[in-house]
Amino acid sequence: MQLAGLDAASLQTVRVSVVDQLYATLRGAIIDNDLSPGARISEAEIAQHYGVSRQPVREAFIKLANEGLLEIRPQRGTFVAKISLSAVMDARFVREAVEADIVKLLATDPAPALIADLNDQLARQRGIIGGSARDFMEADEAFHHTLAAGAGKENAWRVIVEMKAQMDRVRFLSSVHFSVARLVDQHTTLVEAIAAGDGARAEQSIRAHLKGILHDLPVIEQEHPEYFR
Amino acid sequence: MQLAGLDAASLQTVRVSVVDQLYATLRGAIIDNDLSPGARISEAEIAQHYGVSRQPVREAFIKLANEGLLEIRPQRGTFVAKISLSAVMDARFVREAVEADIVKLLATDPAPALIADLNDQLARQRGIIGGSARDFMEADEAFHHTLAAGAGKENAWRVIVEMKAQMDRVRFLSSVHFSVARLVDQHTTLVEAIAAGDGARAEQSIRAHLKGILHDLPVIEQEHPEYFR
DNA sequence: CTCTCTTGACTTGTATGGTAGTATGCCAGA
DNA sequence: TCTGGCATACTACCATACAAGTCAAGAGAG
Repeated sequence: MQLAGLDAASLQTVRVSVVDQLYATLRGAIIDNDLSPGARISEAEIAQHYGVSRQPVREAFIKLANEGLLEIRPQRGTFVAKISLSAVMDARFVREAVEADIVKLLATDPAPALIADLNDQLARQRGIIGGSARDFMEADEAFHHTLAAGAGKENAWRVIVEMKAQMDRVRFLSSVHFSVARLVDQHTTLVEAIAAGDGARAEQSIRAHLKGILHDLPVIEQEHPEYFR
Repeated sequence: MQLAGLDAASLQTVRVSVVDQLYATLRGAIIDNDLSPGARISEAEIAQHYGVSRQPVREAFIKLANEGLLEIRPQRGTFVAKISLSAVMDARFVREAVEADIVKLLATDPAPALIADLNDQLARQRGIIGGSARDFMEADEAFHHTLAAGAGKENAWRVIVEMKAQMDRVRFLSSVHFSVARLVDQHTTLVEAIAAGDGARAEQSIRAHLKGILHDLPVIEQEHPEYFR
Protein backbone atom coordinates (compact mmCIF):
# COMPACT_ATOMS: atom_id res chain seq x y z
CA MET A 1 0.00 0.00 0.00
CA GLN A 2 1.29 3.43 -0.86
CA LEU A 3 0.51 6.82 0.50
CA ALA A 4 -0.95 9.65 -1.47
CA GLY A 5 1.62 11.97 -2.94
CA LEU A 6 3.91 9.27 -4.24
CA ASP A 7 3.36 8.25 -7.82
CA ALA A 8 4.03 4.81 -9.20
CA ALA A 9 7.07 5.93 -11.17
CA SER A 10 8.99 6.97 -8.11
CA LEU A 11 8.09 3.69 -6.48
CA GLN A 12 9.64 1.81 -9.36
CA THR A 13 13.00 3.41 -8.92
CA VAL A 14 13.01 3.82 -5.18
CA ARG A 15 10.89 1.55 -3.08
CA VAL A 16 10.06 3.28 0.14
CA SER A 17 8.35 1.33 2.87
CA VAL A 18 5.06 2.49 4.27
CA VAL A 19 6.75 2.96 7.62
CA ASP A 20 9.30 5.37 6.19
CA GLN A 21 6.64 7.34 4.34
CA LEU A 22 4.53 7.63 7.47
CA TYR A 23 7.57 8.55 9.53
CA ALA A 24 8.59 11.33 7.18
CA THR A 25 5.06 12.64 6.81
CA LEU A 26 4.29 12.67 10.50
CA ARG A 27 7.68 14.08 11.42
CA GLY A 28 7.18 16.96 9.04
CA ALA A 29 3.68 17.55 10.35
CA ILE A 30 4.92 17.69 13.92
CA ILE A 31 7.83 20.02 13.18
CA ASP A 32 5.61 22.28 11.07
CA ASN A 33 3.16 22.36 13.96
CA ASP A 34 0.38 20.89 11.81
CA LEU A 35 0.19 18.40 14.62
CA SER A 36 0.30 20.57 17.71
CA PRO A 37 2.10 19.62 20.90
CA GLY A 38 -0.26 17.76 23.17
CA ALA A 39 -2.51 16.62 20.33
CA ARG A 40 -3.75 13.09 20.60
CA ILE A 41 -3.26 10.72 17.69
CA SER A 42 -4.09 7.04 17.70
CA GLU A 43 -2.65 4.24 15.64
CA ALA A 44 -6.06 3.31 14.28
CA GLU A 45 -6.92 6.87 13.37
CA ILE A 46 -3.74 7.48 11.40
CA ALA A 47 -3.97 4.04 9.81
CA GLN A 48 -7.46 4.70 8.56
CA HIS A 49 -6.57 8.18 7.36
CA TYR A 50 -3.75 6.90 5.15
CA GLY A 51 -5.44 3.65 4.21
CA VAL A 52 -2.85 1.36 5.75
CA SER A 53 -2.89 -1.10 8.60
CA ARG A 54 -2.07 -0.22 12.16
CA GLN A 55 1.24 -2.03 12.28
CA PRO A 56 3.35 0.29 10.09
CA VAL A 57 1.76 3.24 11.84
CA ARG A 58 2.84 1.79 15.12
CA GLU A 59 6.39 1.36 13.93
CA ALA A 60 6.54 4.90 12.68
CA PHE A 61 5.23 6.01 16.08
CA ILE A 62 8.05 4.12 17.78
CA LYS A 63 10.64 5.93 15.68
CA LEU A 64 9.11 9.30 16.45
CA ALA A 65 8.89 8.47 20.14
CA ASN A 66 12.58 7.57 20.13
CA GLU A 67 13.26 10.99 18.70
CA GLY A 68 11.23 12.63 21.45
CA LEU A 69 8.52 13.88 19.12
CA LEU A 70 5.79 11.55 20.32
CA GLU A 71 4.87 10.28 23.73
CA ILE A 72 3.40 6.79 23.77
CA ARG A 73 1.47 6.04 26.92
CA PRO A 74 0.60 2.34 27.00
CA GLN A 75 -3.10 1.62 26.98
CA ARG A 76 -3.83 5.33 27.19
CA GLY A 77 -2.93 6.87 23.91
CA THR A 78 -0.22 8.49 21.87
CA PHE A 79 0.33 12.22 21.98
CA VAL A 80 2.46 14.72 20.18
CA ALA A 81 5.11 15.46 22.76
CA LYS A 82 4.68 18.81 24.40
CA ILE A 83 7.70 21.04 24.04
CA SER A 84 10.06 20.55 26.92
CA LEU A 85 12.10 23.63 27.69
CA SER A 86 14.98 21.55 28.99
CA ALA A 87 14.85 19.25 25.96
CA VAL A 88 15.05 22.19 23.59
CA MET A 89 17.82 23.90 25.53
CA ASP A 90 19.79 20.69 25.80
CA ALA A 91 19.34 20.11 22.10
CA ARG A 92 20.78 23.54 21.46
CA PHE A 93 23.58 22.83 23.89
CA VAL A 94 24.55 19.63 22.13
CA ARG A 95 24.26 21.19 18.72
CA GLU A 96 26.37 24.15 19.73
CA ALA A 97 29.07 21.93 21.16
CA VAL A 98 29.25 19.73 18.08
CA GLU A 99 29.05 22.49 15.50
CA ALA A 100 31.61 24.54 17.37
CA ASP A 101 34.10 21.72 17.08
CA ILE A 102 33.16 21.25 13.45
CA VAL A 103 33.86 24.84 12.45
CA LYS A 104 37.07 24.83 14.47
CA LEU A 105 38.11 21.78 12.51
CA LEU A 106 37.19 23.43 9.23
CA ALA A 107 39.18 26.54 10.09
CA THR A 108 42.36 24.54 10.62
CA ASP A 109 42.45 23.69 6.93
CA PRO A 110 39.78 25.54 4.95
CA ALA A 111 39.36 23.83 1.57
CA PRO A 112 38.86 26.38 -1.21
CA ALA A 113 36.14 24.29 -2.84
CA LEU A 114 34.20 24.22 0.41
CA ILE A 115 34.52 27.96 0.90
CA ALA A 116 33.28 28.51 -2.64
CA ASP A 117 30.32 26.23 -2.02
CA LEU A 118 29.47 28.05 1.20
CA ASN A 119 29.72 31.44 -0.49
CA ASP A 120 27.36 30.24 -3.24
CA GLN A 121 24.89 29.22 -0.60
CA LEU A 122 25.24 32.57 1.14
CA ALA A 123 24.35 34.32 -2.12
CA ARG A 124 21.26 32.19 -2.45
CA GLN A 125 20.33 32.84 1.17
CA ARG A 126 20.48 36.58 0.56
CA GLY A 127 17.99 36.05 -2.24
CA ILE A 128 15.58 34.48 0.21
CA ILE A 129 15.56 37.48 2.55
CA GLY A 130 11.98 38.64 2.64
CA GLY A 131 10.78 35.30 1.33
CA SER A 132 9.13 32.44 3.17
CA ALA A 133 10.45 31.19 6.46
CA ARG A 134 10.25 27.62 5.21
CA ASP A 135 12.49 28.35 2.24
CA PHE A 136 15.08 29.85 4.52
CA MET A 137 14.94 26.95 6.93
CA GLU A 138 15.67 24.58 4.06
CA ALA A 139 18.61 26.69 2.95
CA ASP A 140 19.75 26.94 6.55
CA GLU A 141 19.68 23.17 6.94
CA ALA A 142 21.67 22.75 3.72
CA PHE A 143 24.22 25.27 4.96
CA HIS A 144 24.81 23.57 8.28
CA HIS A 145 24.90 20.20 6.58
CA THR A 146 27.60 21.48 4.25
CA LEU A 147 29.67 22.48 7.27
CA ALA A 148 29.39 19.02 8.81
CA ALA A 149 30.00 17.22 5.53
CA GLY A 150 32.97 19.46 4.78
CA ALA A 151 34.55 18.36 8.04
CA GLY A 152 33.89 14.74 7.12
CA LYS A 153 31.42 14.29 9.93
CA GLU A 154 28.36 12.90 8.19
CA ASN A 155 27.61 10.69 11.16
CA ALA A 156 27.76 13.63 13.49
CA TRP A 157 25.31 15.39 11.23
CA ARG A 158 22.73 12.73 12.02
CA VAL A 159 22.91 13.79 15.66
CA ILE A 160 22.50 17.41 14.72
CA VAL A 161 19.43 16.59 12.63
CA GLU A 162 17.82 15.04 15.67
CA MET A 163 18.63 18.06 17.82
CA LYS A 164 17.40 20.36 15.08
CA ALA A 165 13.97 18.72 15.13
CA GLN A 166 13.43 19.83 18.70
CA MET A 167 14.63 23.34 17.93
CA ASP A 168 12.78 23.72 14.64
CA ARG A 169 9.48 22.97 16.29
CA VAL A 170 10.00 26.10 18.32
CA ARG A 171 11.31 28.12 15.44
CA PHE A 172 8.15 27.51 13.49
CA LEU A 173 6.19 29.07 16.28
CA SER A 174 8.52 32.06 16.27
CA SER A 175 8.60 32.67 12.54
CA VAL A 176 7.17 36.11 13.09
CA HIS A 177 10.11 37.12 15.21
CA PHE A 178 13.35 35.94 13.71
CA SER A 179 15.19 38.07 11.21
CA VAL A 180 16.46 36.19 8.17
CA ALA A 181 18.79 39.03 7.30
CA ARG A 182 20.58 38.82 10.62
CA LEU A 183 20.95 35.05 10.38
CA VAL A 184 22.47 35.37 6.91
CA ASP A 185 24.87 37.97 8.28
CA GLN A 186 25.90 35.52 10.97
CA HIS A 187 26.43 32.82 8.38
CA THR A 188 28.57 35.25 6.40
CA THR A 189 30.72 36.11 9.38
CA LEU A 190 31.19 32.44 10.08
CA VAL A 191 32.31 31.62 6.56
CA GLU A 192 34.73 34.54 6.61
CA ALA A 193 36.27 33.30 9.81
CA ILE A 194 36.64 29.77 8.46
CA ALA A 195 38.15 31.02 5.22
CA ALA A 196 40.60 33.11 7.20
CA GLY A 197 41.59 30.09 9.24
CA ASP A 198 40.48 31.87 12.40
CA GLY A 199 39.15 29.00 14.48
CA ALA A 200 38.49 31.05 17.59
CA ARG A 201 36.39 33.57 15.68
CA ALA A 202 34.57 30.81 13.81
CA GLU A 203 33.75 29.14 17.11
CA GLN A 204 32.59 32.35 18.70
CA SER A 205 30.49 33.03 15.62
CA ILE A 206 28.67 29.71 15.45
CA ARG A 207 28.01 29.72 19.18
CA ALA A 208 26.47 33.17 19.04
CA HIS A 209 24.47 32.12 15.99
CA LEU A 210 22.98 29.07 17.65
CA LYS A 211 22.35 30.85 20.93
CA GLY A 212 20.46 33.57 19.10
CA ILE A 213 18.14 31.16 17.34
CA LEU A 214 16.29 30.45 20.56
CA HIS A 215 16.54 33.97 21.84
CA ASP A 216 12.79 34.48 22.05
CA LEU A 217 12.06 31.08 23.54
CA PRO A 218 10.59 32.67 26.69
CA VAL A 219 8.34 34.87 24.58
CA ILE A 220 7.08 31.87 22.63
CA GLU A 221 6.35 30.01 25.82
CA GLN A 222 4.29 32.92 27.07
CA GLU A 223 2.41 33.11 23.80
CA HIS A 224 1.69 29.38 23.63
CA PRO A 225 1.76 27.99 27.17
CA GLU A 226 -0.50 25.11 26.12
CA TYR A 227 2.25 23.77 23.88
CA PHE A 228 4.74 23.47 26.72
CA ARG A 229 5.12 20.82 29.33
CA MET B 1 -4.82 9.98 42.85
CA GLN B 2 -2.51 8.52 45.38
CA LEU B 3 -3.01 8.45 49.14
CA ALA B 4 -0.47 10.26 51.24
CA GLY B 5 2.00 8.08 53.03
CA LEU B 6 1.58 5.07 50.79
CA ASP B 7 4.56 3.68 49.00
CA ALA B 8 3.75 3.84 45.35
CA ALA B 9 6.28 1.17 44.49
CA SER B 10 4.57 -1.37 46.68
CA LEU B 11 1.25 -0.74 44.99
CA GLN B 12 2.09 -0.82 41.34
CA THR B 13 4.08 -3.66 39.93
CA VAL B 14 6.58 -2.52 37.36
CA ARG B 15 5.38 -3.66 33.97
CA VAL B 16 8.09 -3.79 31.39
CA SER B 17 7.03 -4.44 27.84
CA VAL B 18 8.45 -7.35 25.93
CA VAL B 19 9.91 -4.91 23.42
CA ASP B 20 11.89 -3.10 26.10
CA GLN B 21 13.22 -6.31 27.57
CA LEU B 22 14.31 -7.57 24.18
CA TYR B 23 15.84 -4.22 23.36
CA ALA B 24 17.90 -4.13 26.53
CA THR B 25 18.98 -7.75 26.21
CA LEU B 26 20.00 -7.52 22.59
CA ARG B 27 21.69 -4.17 23.06
CA GLY B 28 23.80 -5.59 25.86
CA ALA B 29 24.65 -8.66 23.82
CA ILE B 30 25.80 -6.53 20.89
CA ILE B 31 27.92 -4.18 23.00
CA ASP B 32 29.45 -7.09 24.90
CA ASN B 33 30.26 -8.69 21.57
CA ASP B 34 28.18 -11.77 22.40
CA LEU B 35 26.57 -10.97 19.10
CA SER B 36 29.51 -10.28 16.85
CA PRO B 37 29.55 -7.59 14.17
CA GLY B 38 28.34 -9.06 10.91
CA ALA B 39 26.39 -11.85 12.60
CA ARG B 40 23.04 -12.61 11.06
CA ILE B 41 19.99 -12.68 13.30
CA SER B 42 16.43 -13.12 12.11
CA GLU B 43 13.23 -11.95 13.72
CA ALA B 44 11.82 -15.49 13.77
CA GLU B 45 14.94 -16.96 15.30
CA ILE B 46 15.04 -14.49 18.19
CA ALA B 47 11.29 -14.74 18.66
CA GLN B 48 11.45 -18.50 19.03
CA HIS B 49 14.46 -18.31 21.33
CA TYR B 50 12.66 -16.02 23.77
CA GLY B 51 9.23 -17.57 23.30
CA VAL B 52 7.53 -14.47 21.95
CA SER B 53 6.06 -13.52 18.63
CA ARG B 54 7.91 -11.82 15.81
CA GLN B 55 6.27 -8.46 16.33
CA PRO B 56 7.96 -7.29 19.54
CA VAL B 57 11.26 -8.64 18.25
CA ARG B 58 10.79 -6.64 15.11
CA GLU B 59 10.14 -3.47 17.08
CA ALA B 60 13.22 -4.01 19.21
CA PHE B 61 15.18 -4.49 15.97
CA ILE B 62 13.90 -1.15 14.70
CA LYS B 63 15.13 0.61 17.82
CA LEU B 64 18.54 -0.99 17.58
CA ALA B 65 18.77 -0.16 13.89
CA ASN B 66 17.98 3.48 14.68
CA GLU B 67 20.91 3.40 17.08
CA GLY B 68 23.20 2.02 14.39
CA LEU B 69 23.67 -1.33 16.13
CA LEU B 70 21.69 -3.40 13.63
CA GLU B 71 21.37 -3.25 9.91
CA ILE B 72 17.99 -4.29 8.57
CA ARG B 73 18.08 -5.23 4.92
CA PRO B 74 14.50 -5.64 3.69
CA GLN B 75 13.67 -9.10 2.45
CA ARG B 76 17.30 -10.15 2.96
CA GLY B 77 17.96 -10.29 6.63
CA THR B 78 19.05 -8.42 9.71
CA PHE B 79 22.68 -8.25 10.72
CA VAL B 80 24.63 -6.94 13.66
CA ALA B 81 26.15 -3.79 12.22
CA LYS B 82 29.79 -4.13 11.44
CA ILE B 83 31.92 -1.58 13.19
CA SER B 84 32.29 1.49 11.03
CA LEU B 85 35.53 3.33 11.66
CA SER B 86 33.93 6.64 10.72
CA ALA B 87 30.89 5.96 12.89
CA VAL B 88 33.08 5.24 15.91
CA MET B 89 35.32 8.24 15.33
CA ASP B 90 32.34 10.50 14.77
CA ALA B 91 30.76 9.17 17.94
CA ARG B 92 33.92 10.05 19.81
CA PHE B 93 33.98 13.44 18.12
CA VAL B 94 30.43 14.22 19.21
CA ARG B 95 30.99 12.91 22.69
CA GLU B 96 34.17 14.92 23.10
CA ALA B 97 32.48 18.10 21.92
CA VAL B 98 29.54 17.70 24.27
CA GLU B 99 31.47 16.57 27.31
CA ALA B 100 34.04 19.31 26.80
CA ASP B 101 31.29 21.90 27.02
CA ILE B 102 29.82 20.12 30.02
CA VAL B 103 33.03 20.18 32.05
CA LYS B 104 33.65 23.80 31.08
CA LEU B 105 30.19 24.57 32.39
CA LEU B 106 30.87 22.68 35.60
CA ALA B 107 34.15 24.53 36.15
CA THR B 108 32.43 27.91 36.00
CA ASP B 109 30.61 27.12 39.22
CA PRO B 110 31.81 23.88 40.82
CA ALA B 111 29.23 22.76 43.39
CA PRO B 112 30.93 21.32 46.49
CA ALA B 113 28.40 18.49 46.71
CA LEU B 114 29.17 17.47 43.16
CA ILE B 115 32.91 17.55 43.76
CA ALA B 116 32.44 15.40 46.83
CA ASP B 117 30.35 12.92 44.86
CA LEU B 118 32.96 12.76 42.12
CA ASN B 119 35.76 12.24 44.62
CA ASP B 120 33.82 9.40 46.22
CA GLN B 121 33.50 7.79 42.84
CA LEU B 122 37.21 8.25 42.19
CA ALA B 123 37.99 6.40 45.40
CA ARG B 124 35.77 3.53 44.31
CA GLN B 125 37.37 3.52 40.87
CA ARG B 126 40.79 3.15 42.42
CA GLY B 127 39.49 0.09 44.22
CA ILE B 128 38.58 -1.45 40.88
CA ILE B 129 42.10 -1.16 39.48
CA GLY B 130 43.16 -4.68 38.71
CA GLY B 131 39.54 -5.86 38.73
CA SER B 132 37.26 -6.71 35.87
CA ALA B 133 36.98 -4.47 32.85
CA ARG B 134 33.22 -4.64 33.03
CA ASP B 135 33.14 -3.33 36.59
CA PHE B 136 35.26 -0.40 35.58
CA MET B 137 33.14 0.38 32.57
CA GLU B 138 30.09 0.56 34.80
CA ALA B 139 31.88 2.90 37.17
CA ASP B 140 33.11 4.90 34.21
CA GLU B 141 29.60 5.30 32.87
CA ALA B 142 28.36 6.42 36.28
CA PHE B 143 31.19 8.96 36.49
CA HIS B 144 30.46 10.54 33.13
CA HIS B 145 26.76 10.50 33.87
CA THR B 146 27.41 12.37 37.09
CA LEU B 147 29.24 15.04 35.12
CA ALA B 148 26.33 15.50 32.71
CA ALA B 149 23.71 15.41 35.45
CA GLY B 150 25.74 17.85 37.54
CA ALA B 151 25.61 20.31 34.68
CA GLY B 152 21.85 19.81 34.43
CA LYS B 153 22.13 18.20 31.04
CA GLU B 154 20.24 14.95 31.44
CA ASN B 155 18.89 15.19 27.92
CA ALA B 156 22.37 15.67 26.55
CA TRP B 157 23.39 12.55 28.42
CA ARG B 158 21.00 10.55 26.30
CA VAL B 159 23.00 11.55 23.24
CA ILE B 160 26.22 10.56 24.95
CA VAL B 161 24.78 7.15 25.82
CA GLU B 162 24.08 6.54 22.16
CA MET B 163 27.60 7.57 21.18
CA LYS B 164 29.04 5.46 23.97
CA ALA B 165 27.39 2.35 22.55
CA GLN B 166 29.44 2.65 19.39
CA MET B 167 32.61 3.25 21.35
CA ASP B 168 32.03 0.59 23.98
CA ARG B 169 31.69 -2.08 21.34
CA VAL B 170 35.27 -1.35 20.40
CA ARG B 171 36.45 -1.05 23.97
CA PHE B 172 35.22 -4.53 24.75
CA LEU B 173 37.44 -5.86 22.03
CA SER B 174 40.39 -3.95 23.46
CA SER B 175 39.97 -4.87 27.10
CA VAL B 176 43.40 -6.42 27.09
CA HIS B 177 45.02 -3.16 26.15
CA PHE B 178 43.57 -0.30 28.14
CA SER B 179 44.98 0.63 31.49
CA VAL B 180 42.39 1.27 34.16
CA ALA B 181 44.95 3.02 36.34
CA ARG B 182 45.68 5.60 33.68
CA LEU B 183 42.01 6.26 33.08
CA VAL B 184 41.40 6.81 36.77
CA ASP B 185 44.34 9.20 36.81
CA GLN B 186 42.73 11.13 33.97
CA HIS B 187 39.44 11.24 35.84
CA THR B 188 41.27 12.55 38.88
CA THR B 189 42.98 15.30 36.91
CA LEU B 190 39.64 16.28 35.47
CA VAL B 191 37.92 16.54 38.83
CA GLU B 192 40.80 18.60 40.20
CA ALA B 193 40.51 21.02 37.31
CA ILE B 194 36.77 21.36 37.77
CA ALA B 195 37.11 21.85 41.52
CA ALA B 196 39.72 24.53 40.88
CA GLY B 197 37.40 26.28 38.47
CA ASP B 198 39.94 25.87 35.70
CA GLY B 199 37.70 25.39 32.69
CA ALA B 200 40.52 25.34 30.15
CA ARG B 201 42.37 22.59 31.98
CA ALA B 202 39.16 20.63 32.51
CA GLU B 203 38.43 20.85 28.81
CA GLN B 204 41.93 19.82 27.84
CA SER B 205 41.70 16.97 30.30
CA ILE B 206 38.42 15.48 29.11
CA ARG B 207 39.44 15.82 25.47
CA ALA B 208 42.68 13.95 26.08
CA HIS B 209 40.79 11.36 28.09
CA LEU B 210 38.26 10.65 25.35
CA LYS B 211 40.84 10.70 22.59
CA GLY B 212 42.92 8.16 24.49
CA ILE B 213 40.07 5.69 24.85
CA LEU B 214 40.21 4.84 21.18
CA HIS B 215 43.96 5.03 20.98
CA ASP B 216 44.40 1.46 19.88
CA LEU B 217 41.53 1.45 17.43
CA PRO B 218 43.89 0.71 14.52
CA VAL B 219 45.37 -2.21 16.42
CA ILE B 220 41.93 -3.64 17.10
CA GLU B 221 40.98 -3.33 13.47
CA GLN B 222 44.08 -5.26 12.50
CA GLU B 223 43.31 -7.96 15.05
CA HIS B 224 39.67 -8.30 14.04
CA PRO B 225 39.33 -7.17 10.42
CA GLU B 226 36.20 -9.31 10.00
CA TYR B 227 34.35 -7.13 12.51
CA PHE B 228 34.92 -3.97 10.50
CA ARG B 229 33.10 -2.66 7.49
C1' DC C 1 30.41 -28.37 -19.25
C1' DT C 2 27.86 -23.92 -19.22
C1' DC C 3 24.07 -21.19 -19.15
C1' DT C 4 19.20 -20.25 -18.14
C1' DC C 5 15.18 -20.78 -15.81
C1' DT C 6 12.42 -22.56 -12.21
C1' DT C 7 11.39 -23.73 -7.81
C1' DG C 8 11.25 -23.40 -3.00
C1' DA C 9 13.01 -22.09 1.32
C1' DC C 10 14.23 -18.42 3.39
C1' DT C 11 13.86 -13.13 4.68
C1' DT C 12 11.31 -8.78 6.17
C1' DG C 13 6.93 -5.99 5.27
C1' DT C 14 2.04 -5.49 6.05
C1' DA C 15 -2.69 -6.79 7.61
C1' DT C 16 -5.80 -8.38 11.02
C1' DG C 17 -7.38 -10.60 15.29
C1' DG C 18 -7.43 -11.02 20.25
C1' DT C 19 -6.13 -9.36 25.05
C1' DA C 20 -5.45 -6.54 28.98
C1' DG C 21 -5.17 -2.01 30.84
C1' DT C 22 -7.30 2.68 31.18
C1' DA C 23 -10.65 6.44 31.07
C1' DT C 24 -15.35 7.80 31.06
C1' DG C 25 -20.03 8.24 31.98
C1' DC C 26 -24.23 6.35 33.65
C1' DC C 27 -26.77 5.02 37.66
C1' DA C 28 -28.05 3.34 42.08
C1' DG C 29 -27.64 4.49 46.80
C1' DA C 30 -26.39 7.46 50.65
C1' DT D 1 -25.41 16.63 45.88
C1' DC D 2 -22.08 13.40 46.21
C1' DT D 3 -19.95 8.76 46.05
C1' DG D 4 -18.87 4.13 44.57
C1' DG D 5 -19.68 0.36 41.32
C1' DC D 6 -19.95 -1.10 36.79
C1' DA D 7 -20.72 -1.30 31.82
C1' DT D 8 -18.66 0.40 27.82
C1' DA D 9 -15.66 2.20 24.62
C1' DC D 10 -11.64 3.25 23.83
C1' DT D 11 -6.11 2.50 23.90
C1' DA D 12 -1.62 0.18 22.87
C1' DC D 13 0.51 -4.46 23.11
C1' DC D 14 1.23 -8.89 21.32
C1' DA D 15 0.13 -12.95 18.27
C1' DT D 16 -0.88 -14.76 14.00
C1' DA D 17 -1.62 -14.88 9.02
C1' DC D 18 -0.57 -13.42 4.57
C1' DA D 19 2.17 -10.96 0.97
C1' DA D 20 6.23 -9.95 -1.54
C1' DG D 21 11.21 -9.79 -2.33
C1' DT D 22 15.78 -12.38 -2.33
C1' DC D 23 18.81 -15.97 -3.09
C1' DA D 24 20.71 -20.32 -4.01
C1' DA D 25 20.38 -24.95 -5.49
C1' DG D 26 19.19 -27.80 -9.16
C1' DA D 27 16.89 -29.41 -13.42
C1' DG D 28 17.13 -29.10 -18.17
C1' DA D 29 18.46 -27.24 -22.65
C1' DG D 30 22.20 -26.04 -25.64
